[in-house]
Amino acid sequence: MPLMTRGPDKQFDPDDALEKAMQIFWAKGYAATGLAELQAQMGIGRKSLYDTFGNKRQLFIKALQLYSDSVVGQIFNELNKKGSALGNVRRLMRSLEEDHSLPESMGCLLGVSMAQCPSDDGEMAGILRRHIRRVEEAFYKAFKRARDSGELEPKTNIRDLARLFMGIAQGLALVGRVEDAPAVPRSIVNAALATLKSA
Amino acid sequence: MPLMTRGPDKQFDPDDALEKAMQIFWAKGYAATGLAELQAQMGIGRKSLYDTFGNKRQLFIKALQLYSDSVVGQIFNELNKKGSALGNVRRLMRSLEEDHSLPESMGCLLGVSMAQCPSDDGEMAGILRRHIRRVEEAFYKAFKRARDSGELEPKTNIRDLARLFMGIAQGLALVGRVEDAPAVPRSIVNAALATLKSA
DNA sequence: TTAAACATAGACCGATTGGTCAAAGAAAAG
DNA sequence: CTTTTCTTTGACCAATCGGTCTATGTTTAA
Repeated sequence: MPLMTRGPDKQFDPDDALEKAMQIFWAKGYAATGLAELQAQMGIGRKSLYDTFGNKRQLFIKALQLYSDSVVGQIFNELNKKGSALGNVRRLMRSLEEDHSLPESMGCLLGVSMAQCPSDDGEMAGILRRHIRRVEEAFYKAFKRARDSGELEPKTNIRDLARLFMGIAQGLALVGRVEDAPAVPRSIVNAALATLKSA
Repeated sequence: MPLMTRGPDKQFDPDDALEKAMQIFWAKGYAATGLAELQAQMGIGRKSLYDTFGNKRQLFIKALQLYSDSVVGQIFNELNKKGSALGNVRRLMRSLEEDHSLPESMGCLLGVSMAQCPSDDGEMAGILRRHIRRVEEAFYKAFKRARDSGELEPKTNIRDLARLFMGIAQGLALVGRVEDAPAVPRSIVNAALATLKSA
């Protein structure tokens, strides 16, 4: 008969460690990030890392999901506020502009991962596609509400519009990673929002 | 007195080899590409690679410049054709849509490199920024011609518009790398072009 | 106290990394 | 021919890669 005992608790918080790992992957990308740096910044030993997260790739995937959930959550919150739906979109885009205007901006982790995803990794590609769809869907609902309330013309193709804004957000994040001056992100958002005025 | 003689010519074409290297960097990214794969696909020995291109990073930078020159050249050609400037923009965007709708689309080498550029590599960041500016400038000239010829309203902020289209092109390429269905690129370009109809 | 079940630190592994070097071969000038 | 200059091949290097494993706690239930 097996004895049922419990060993000691972990000396670190797995959520904190995952958050740290996410930061490193975000800044340097998957391939350029080594396990030595990961365990240093996460502050845990290698065995703990593998026992807790599996391996490097699984750790990365968990970081992707954490980031996606967090970002999509923020976008949904912003776009579901009461009042003008277009106002929410405008506020969200200005907020993205601000984020990606900072000199230390690293773009979007999901976006930079799209650029690095191996073509043969279906699971990873699936996570990236799911993120794209979730962002698109958040914009879609906002634009639908805007159209229903008369803020957009009835004939507006809001599916196309939602995908455009998702694409703009990704382009904005990508460009902001390399462009330190705030003028370019500012222009992009200016022109994107000008699109909505015509309705 | 030194004898002036010449040794044998190279047995490979440096331009062809650079083209091959560009393809690999494009598909896999800088960090994930190894020298073994590079010399295999380029079909040259390691010493030849280093004598001709310096090292991995310099080879990558030369690939970036080759790609940027090629892409910017194509964009300029398309946008400088006679006739309607907006028509040229429309044709270019549809062409980009088509490229990035292919399942095997790898996006834009400069775009994926923006996602991978180390934050401390100023030279590389400079090349990426220069590419951004060149694409922006191509759109700017096209939109300026459109505004001058009455295709766009006189009050249109064509600097903002040019930057938006540059950003959309980058977002489109990024999304197309991961999204295999043509619906999303199609929507993005549809909505982007719908922007121009209102003028 | 003892034993089972856990976590920790860090040595260790083969494989691969980017990069170098020496030896051999080929072309052209004398 | 020889000699000089260039190229090519492939062995070789230290360092690092991702990943495993052993040894040493440490905690808790019996």
